Amino acid sequence: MPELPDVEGFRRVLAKNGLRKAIVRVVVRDARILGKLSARTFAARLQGARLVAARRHGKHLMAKIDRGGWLTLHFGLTGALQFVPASGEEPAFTRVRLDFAGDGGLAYTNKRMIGRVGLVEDAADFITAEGLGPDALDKRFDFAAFDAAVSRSKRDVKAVLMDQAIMAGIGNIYSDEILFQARIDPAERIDKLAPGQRKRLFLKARAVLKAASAHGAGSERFAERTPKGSLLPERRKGGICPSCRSPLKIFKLGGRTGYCCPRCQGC
DNA sequence: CGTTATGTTCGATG
DNA sequence: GCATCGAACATAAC
Repeated sequence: MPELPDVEGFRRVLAKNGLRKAIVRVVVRDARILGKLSARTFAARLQGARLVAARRHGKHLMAKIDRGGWLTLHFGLTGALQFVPASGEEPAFTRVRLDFAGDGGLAYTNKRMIGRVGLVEDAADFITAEGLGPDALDKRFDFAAFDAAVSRSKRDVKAVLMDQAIMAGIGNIYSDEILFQARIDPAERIDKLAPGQRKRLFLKARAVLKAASAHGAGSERFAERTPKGSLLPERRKGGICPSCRSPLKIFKLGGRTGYCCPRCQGC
């Protein structure tokens, strides 16, 4: 599920339900999600502490700990964060849970174990260490900066969009939507695009991510009530172009399966 | 049983 | 050095 709009939804969950409450219990159901970090160290750092700020960068979510440092959450392919009321049942595939004083808790779930929960001292250092470029919705990252970063690359546009070092937050699903909205062939080399096309690509990336984030839900939820003309609901076997009704083409690029409209995108 | 999956990384290869 | 490709990670769902 989790690309930028999904993680933005999780950030809201955290901001709404997880801030300024004392953490009375830290449950680690599967320590593998912590990587090398031990469950004991992790729990000790959070037990009795409070989360005081929630920040998202690309597909990463970070929560500032009042005693210092940050809790980091990465969702991989199947991760999610949800609030669990005090009386509520723990969701399936919960790997880590933080319980708050008298008021439920937050459950980090992850069906497949691809994803990470961790602790870092500094948020900016973490972003650097992860090799992340600017967040795709960061207003300071404008077209000029994007163009400078990509115009000399020879890679295909889809790979560039998904490159977290150039711009953080876009994955396989949203790259398809963005390329469809921009009417660009995913396999086209980015340096072969006319400057106007690159600009359109950048603006559509912004627009698609912004609209999806505003729905406050993940790409799955988004797919149920996407704006008219979205590729997303048709992104399946047998799907047709929402614009010209042509059967969508299914292709492979860099090991990922993508969808595009041969007629509208010339793919 | 085989196939596929929203992310990332690593090694081999061109 | 750069880019591409496949495999790996771990697991459920179709």
